[in-house]
Amino acid sequence: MDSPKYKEMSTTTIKDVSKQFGISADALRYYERAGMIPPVSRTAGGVRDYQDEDLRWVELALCLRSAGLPVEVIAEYVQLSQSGSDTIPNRLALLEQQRKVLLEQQRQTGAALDRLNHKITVYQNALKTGTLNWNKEET
Amino acid sequence: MDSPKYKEMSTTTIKDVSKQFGISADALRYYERAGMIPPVSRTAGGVRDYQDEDLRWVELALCLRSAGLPVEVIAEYVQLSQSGSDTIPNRLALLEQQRKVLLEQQRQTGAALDRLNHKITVYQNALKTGTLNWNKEET
DNA sequence: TATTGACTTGGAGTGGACTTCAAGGATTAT
DNA sequence: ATAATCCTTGAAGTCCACTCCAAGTCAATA
Repeated sequence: MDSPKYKEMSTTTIKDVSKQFGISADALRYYERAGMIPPVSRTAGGVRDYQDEDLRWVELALCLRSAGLPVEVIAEYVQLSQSGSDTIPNRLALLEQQRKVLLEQQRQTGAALDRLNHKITVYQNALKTGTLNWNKEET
Repeated sequence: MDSPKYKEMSTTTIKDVSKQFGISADALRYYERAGMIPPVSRTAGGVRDYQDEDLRWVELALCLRSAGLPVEVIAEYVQLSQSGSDTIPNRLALLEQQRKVLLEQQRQTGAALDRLNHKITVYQNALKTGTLNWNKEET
């Protein structure tokens, strides 16, 4: 009774994938509907049965989403990828554009981290010495 | 007639600050309402008149927001900062927690950048040679 | 004094990314 | 055969961070 569901457990269900990536099944369906991944393979009964390629798309989508790229942009890349090699220049342009976005984001996060680190140092010092000494330009 | 508004232009209005930081006046009011910055100084008539310290708070809020820290978290930091030095350990804990968040975010953005860079290289090559050669594990 | 125009507030509306729901279909267990 | 699950879809709901709006106030100018 080791949970053989759906024939001989030959399928990789949405639940399996959900667990594997730590994302809800609802989110996976949403990703597919939104075009962030190409249509997933199905069984005869219409149940999703993720193949290796489907899983690779899911992984890519999650990687890009976790960096903050909008669903719409990822969907556009997927759409181009499904539309023949004519679209390679378009894909390249899209990827280069998004690289810029991520680099800028990286920069801003770095700036915020610098602020946090500075404050942390000051507060740690305050705790050690019992006195807060901001210089006049700080909040 | 060099636009002297409100007495001798002694005030720094929300409009001025809006321009200075490239953020809408509505957003600045929202930031204040949400507690992301402490209450801004006002004229006798109730009009906001941003002082240097107010501006420093705005700048901090923007820096942290642009890195993606939630409004709620920034508001909590501001609230603690307005509540006496008893809250220094709390502030420190909050800052260290958020540093972790930003470092993780930095990591994820880096991973996505690696993916983008790799794809960009492959596509550039495809354009040069006229052939796409993904290795078998790619999308 | 009246008009103009920027400011005020509270509240409603928007967009993005899910999340939850209702109704129904498929597969395995009894 | 029927119940118990798990799956399906489309649509509605939620949360966040603004953004916009209506009605009213304030300050400088005609």
